[in-house]
Amino acid sequence: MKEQEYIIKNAQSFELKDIFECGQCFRWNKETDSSYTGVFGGNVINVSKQGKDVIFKGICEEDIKTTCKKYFDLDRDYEKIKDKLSKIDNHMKKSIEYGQGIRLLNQDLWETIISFIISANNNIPRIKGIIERISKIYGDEIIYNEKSYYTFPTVEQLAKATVEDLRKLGLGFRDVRVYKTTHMILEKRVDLKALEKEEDFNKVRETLLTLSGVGPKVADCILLFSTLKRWEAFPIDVWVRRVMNDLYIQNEDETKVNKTQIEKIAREKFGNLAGIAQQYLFYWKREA
DNA sequence: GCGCAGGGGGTCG
DNA sequence: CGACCCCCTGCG
Repeated sequence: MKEQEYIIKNAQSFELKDIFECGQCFRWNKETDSSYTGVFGGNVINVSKQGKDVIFKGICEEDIKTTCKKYFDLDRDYEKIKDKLSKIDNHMKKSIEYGQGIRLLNQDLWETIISFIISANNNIPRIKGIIERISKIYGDEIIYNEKSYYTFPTVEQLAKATVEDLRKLGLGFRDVRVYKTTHMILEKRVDLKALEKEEDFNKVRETLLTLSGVGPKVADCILLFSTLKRWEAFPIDVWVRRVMNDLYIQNEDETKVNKTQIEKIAREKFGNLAGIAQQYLFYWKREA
C-alpha cells in the first residue's frame, strides 16, 4: 500500500500529548522526533505537529482524510464544548487550560472492549505490553517504513487463543475474562453491530455489563472512548474519585465517598458533557 | 548492576 | 469485601 498524507492547517484543540496520554488509548507510541505512531483498524498512522499544523501520514486502508476525521473526532467543535464547560466553575476552567488539546478518539468498539478488560487492576505499561503481544501473535502484520506493525486481532482471530495461550501472554487473571467475552461476541450472544445502533444509553450500558470482565468503570470507558461515543458516560476510578472529592465533596476519607454521590454531582454540573469533563479533570489531576 | 518488595485505570464470587 | 496474576518501577 502507498503512503498517504493529510494536513490540517492551523488546528485548534489538538495536542499530541493531551490526546495520546490522557489515558484513552494504548497503542500510540512516541517517536524520537516527538511525533506519535499508532495502529488502528488496518492503518498505521504517524501524527506530528509543525507549529499549529497537524500532519497525518501513513498507510491507510481507505482515504487518509476520511479515516483520520472519523478517528480523531475532527468534525466536533471542541472550542465550543470547552467554552461551555469553562463557564461552569473555576476548577473546570483550570483543568481545560491544562488539557486544552484533548480530543476523544473514536476507537473500534471490539478493540476498546478487550483493551479495557485488560486494564482492570493493572498499570499502563503492562496494559500496553499485553495488547502489543496479543496483536503481534493474533493480528496481521503491516510494514511501514521498514518496520513491522500489527493490527489488533479481529474477533475470529482472537478466538483462536485458548485461556492458556492468553495466560502465557501475561494477562494474569484477566485471561478467562478475555476468553469468555471473545466467545460471547463471536457467538453473537452480544451483537456489537446491534449495539452500535441501539439508542438507549442504559440499554447499551446494561448489555456491556453482561460481558465478562466488564463492570461499571470499564463499561463507562468503552462508552466514552469507542465509536459508541456516549458523552453521558462518567467512568469513576481512583483518580476521578480523588479529584471529585477534592473539588466538590471534601470528605476527609476519600475512600468513603459514595459512587452515586459522585455521579449525581457529575450529572448536575456537567449534564451530557460529563464524559469529556471527566477527561479534563482526570488528566489534570493525574499529570499535575 | 541486581534482587526484591510494592502496587496498579476493577471485577467477581 | 477479600482475593486475584504478574509486569514494571523504584529503591536498597
